[in-house]
Amino acid sequence: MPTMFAVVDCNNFFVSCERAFNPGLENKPVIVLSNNDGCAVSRSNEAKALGIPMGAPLFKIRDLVQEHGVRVFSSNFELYGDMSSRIMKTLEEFSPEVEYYSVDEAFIPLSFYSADQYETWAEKVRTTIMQYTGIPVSIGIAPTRTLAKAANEFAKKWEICNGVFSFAALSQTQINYYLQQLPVGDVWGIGYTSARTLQTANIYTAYDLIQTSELTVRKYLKIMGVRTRAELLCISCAAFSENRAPKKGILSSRSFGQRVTELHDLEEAVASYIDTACHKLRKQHSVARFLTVYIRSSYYSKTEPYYGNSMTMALPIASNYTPTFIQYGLQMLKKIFKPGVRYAKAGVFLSEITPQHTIQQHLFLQKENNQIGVRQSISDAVDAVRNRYGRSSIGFAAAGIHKKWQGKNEQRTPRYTTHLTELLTAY
DNA sequence: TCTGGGGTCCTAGGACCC
DNA sequence: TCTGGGGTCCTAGGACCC
Repeated sequence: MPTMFAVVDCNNFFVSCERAFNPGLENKPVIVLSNNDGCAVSRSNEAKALGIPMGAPLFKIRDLVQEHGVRVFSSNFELYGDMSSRIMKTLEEFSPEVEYYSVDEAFIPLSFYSADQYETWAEKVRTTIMQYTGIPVSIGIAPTRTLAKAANEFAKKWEICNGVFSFAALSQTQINYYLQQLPVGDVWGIGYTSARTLQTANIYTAYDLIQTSELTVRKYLKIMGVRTRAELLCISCAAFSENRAPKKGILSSRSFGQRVTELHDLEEAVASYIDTACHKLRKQHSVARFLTVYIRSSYYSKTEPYYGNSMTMALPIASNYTPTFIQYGLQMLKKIFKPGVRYAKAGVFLSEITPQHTIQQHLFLQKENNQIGVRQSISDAVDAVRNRYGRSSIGFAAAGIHKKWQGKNEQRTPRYTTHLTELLTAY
């Protein structure tokens, strides 16, 4: 049984990845944009200090960007993903057990003998990750994951902490002192809506929350709030879902670079997203039985009426064979397509996902049953070619070639670590 | 004109059953 | 046609996370 949890969190992760390959960006305001160059999703401390909020649309912060010479990058997820796996591998050198929580964050259960060992350990983790990858991380340590996340907030906020903050040696009374300084909305698991609700009940800080009775908390926040409260009281109850467990639903969707009006272009996009989703499905050795397709116009337009629609279909036999999904997907698309709409986004969702080896054959579709083996071979071949020669080396005709609907990605840096032709050059 | 993508978990309410 | 409690299962939608 672990007595403590550490949470290791990369600082301003996407920005730090860009900085790792371009030291000229140090001490400068830098932001990384979301897909389609839409919003700021990662900000350097200097950019935060300028008042650029998380998720701010680029067009709304243009003036700030120009005035202060903020460096702006498109997202380079291939680079970030690769840096992430390097960091996770480094963590594995420090612990047999690593819970991968997100691309830039992991929990590690710990049980050392004395409280001061935790901070020494964390210090070593920090310097090693910096040495191996160039990415700065913050580490919070506490008896529960929720408190570890809180400790991490302090590690980031207070420079004197040097990136590490631990509740390990503190009593609940001492911990409470810190919880008084943590706004309730900054507690892990309490978002904007819940924080607003709690404020109407005069609950403003994490400390206020634990001073409130369990029954009252249950009234406002239901079971999740009760668990969060317990975690703040050092009672561990957030069971961690299994590491790298297979996904229960797989979503692939993108906003278009420009509005799309033609059915043909939507068909290409949907086929292309299905391709992506099925590839993920095969990668985790699963099959799916349900396919959802959706299309929509812009949420934000003041001049056009909103149109969005979706449709879901059950396949006769669960599958992971791309052409089958494309066939059904395009059928559904035709039914929900409405002419005259300027579409901003489309997406597909695979659900009722089960392990590949449990495919339930269809009682009456003997022909379908017989094809399962053949399709598997075709899929294997396609995936093998892509693994070797890259994603775009081979594709489905239905997904198109020119893809004029594709999103903007104008300021992307090279994929330094995953493409031989894009290696960093030193002069 | 320009506003991301990909997940998880929980709840309320409806359909259905006896 | 009305009366009633008690249960399961499914789905849509909301809240949250990064």
